[in-house]
Amino acid sequence: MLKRTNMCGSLRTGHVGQTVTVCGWINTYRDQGRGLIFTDLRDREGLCQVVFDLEQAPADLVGLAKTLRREYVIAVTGTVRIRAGGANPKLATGEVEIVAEKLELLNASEAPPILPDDHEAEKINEETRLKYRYIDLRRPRMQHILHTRSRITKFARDYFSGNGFMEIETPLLIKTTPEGARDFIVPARLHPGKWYALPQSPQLFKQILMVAGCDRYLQICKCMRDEDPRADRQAEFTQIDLEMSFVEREDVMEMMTGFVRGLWSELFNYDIGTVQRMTYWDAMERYGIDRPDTRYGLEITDVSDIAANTEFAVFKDALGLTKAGRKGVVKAIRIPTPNEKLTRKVLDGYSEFAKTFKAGGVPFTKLGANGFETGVAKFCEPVKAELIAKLGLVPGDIIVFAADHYDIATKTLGELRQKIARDLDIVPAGKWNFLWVVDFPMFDWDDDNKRWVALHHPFTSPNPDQFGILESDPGVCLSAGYDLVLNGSEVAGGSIRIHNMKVQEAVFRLIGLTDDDAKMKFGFLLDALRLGAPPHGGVAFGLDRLVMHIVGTDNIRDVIAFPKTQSGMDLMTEAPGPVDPEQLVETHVRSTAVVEPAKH
RNA sequence: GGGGCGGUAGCUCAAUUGGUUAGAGUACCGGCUUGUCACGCCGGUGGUUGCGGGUUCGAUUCCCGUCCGCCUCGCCA
Repeated sequence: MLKRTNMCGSLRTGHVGQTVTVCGWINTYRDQGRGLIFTDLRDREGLCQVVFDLEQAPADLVGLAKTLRREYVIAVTGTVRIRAGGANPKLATGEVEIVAEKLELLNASEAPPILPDDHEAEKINEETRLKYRYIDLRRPRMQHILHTRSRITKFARDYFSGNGFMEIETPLLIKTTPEGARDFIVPARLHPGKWYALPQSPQLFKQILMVAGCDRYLQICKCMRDEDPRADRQAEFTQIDLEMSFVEREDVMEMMTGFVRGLWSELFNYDIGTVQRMTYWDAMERYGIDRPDTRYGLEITDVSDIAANTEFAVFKDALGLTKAGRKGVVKAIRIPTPNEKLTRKVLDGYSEFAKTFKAGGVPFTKLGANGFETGVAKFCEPVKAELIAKLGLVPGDIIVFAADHYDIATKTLGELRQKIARDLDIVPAGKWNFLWVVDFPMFDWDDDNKRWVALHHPFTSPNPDQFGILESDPGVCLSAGYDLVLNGSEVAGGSIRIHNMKVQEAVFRLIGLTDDDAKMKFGFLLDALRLGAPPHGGVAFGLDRLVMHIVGTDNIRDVIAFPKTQSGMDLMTEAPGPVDPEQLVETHVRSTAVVEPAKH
């Protein structure tokens, strides 16, 4: 086999005159007849034109070249020269070409069902691309994403290793844990009727590693949660998982800020500046979401007090609501000019959008030169002065309201705010707004089951100044959790953990785990906390989402080499599939699924 | 589990009110072509209209069911 000396995509004018051997796939094939053939050869670094010229090469070489087709795998030895026919500015290697002297066909290819072409790929069904993933991954764009992902994990290892973090693997076959997402489960052959679970995260193991004196831990690990996927969510995903001993909240945030600062510097030569802080409640009030996108305004204002003085039944009814101890609210977004894109039809459509979040609709109006003009103008007119003062309105502004239970009104405007920004096209490109969200509540009230649930996870510590109210006022108690938000997306989340058994037991009690339950399910953790657990805390970065931001895609499948579809299938391998009945017997499993008999 | 959109040639799409032999581009195959680079020119092959059922003289088209893909609500400590 001809031995490669250079990568196709790396050749430049500096290589002119050199004899090189390149290997790769035939990207395109242009036969000019009578012994002049051009091919663009592709490897992971790019394309380079190879020319087979009768005047320069023996006839048998040209003869073999005649048989080449798309996606054939070849090795070529030849001399690099300035292109005789003029440069192609579309290629990085466009100034040069290789004049082939030796050609080795390494492998032919059947006619490929799809071609690895970035322009084509945007038009081809994702379903087809996923089935032939190995062809799709040959595309320059996909190679760029895989390479970028690799650079990110390498940077993470370098940065954290340089800061004293040790890479430690934790088990994949673990015990099922209550709370949280649905577990994937694995039958235990050696223990009939018992099951392992796949980890939703290495959370407990990394805490125990701190108890074990490892001080600083890093792992780039797969996590599995058996829940329905979304555009930015897969059942199987990757975390950059971290934990540190003898630290407080500030120490962890500083370390993690340093990581993203270094990463953005490395990848983009971009200074992320000072990362702002915002409390959870501030985020909810002003942005209606715990991961605000601060790249644009359109902040939310509570106008309940003003709405109470209107005669609008929708407002009045909402203000009379109560749920989980919270009164209903009326909130508003002021949309300044230019807002002409928000036509009557678009604004009416927002009510349909709002209904997906269980809101009745989103009333709106517009301030003209002489008062409110459309929509719910007549109800707003009597409180015009107050609205103008509170929202800072000027003529031309559109105001959109949500009136409902606190959580519904908040979420509706939080989501609508992002939609409006997209509709107005005011989301700035090329801007990286990092934000730490802190002071989360410890618990959320589950009205259906009448109990507290941990907002983050039940190992999150209250903030040091909050221990006093943990049990007396759990709904108010704030945690030592923190989320790193980038452009409205949570890229990392973590907390200082509970390292005191008594506190941990109190939290378990509050979320309705009896002492016996806690012992059975988390006994090993409680034991560990009793046996010399240092103060510790950590973070997990969502690697997939981080890569999505960095390469600029809104599809998580783009950043995973072998992703699954929305129904959890791998279209290439056709997993999941049936197993041999013998495997079921061995693992003591009997399926209750009704399987269609095979057709014949 | 709910809502929305989609599935026709290898790929991307078209097909009038339900009506003749389901078309086009591209890919592929054959021929021609010496500076192309989305090469060009000529010719050709290629169809379980996702699958199953129903209505009808006749279904890509209408109805029912089902499978698959995408977006989304719920869910995702």
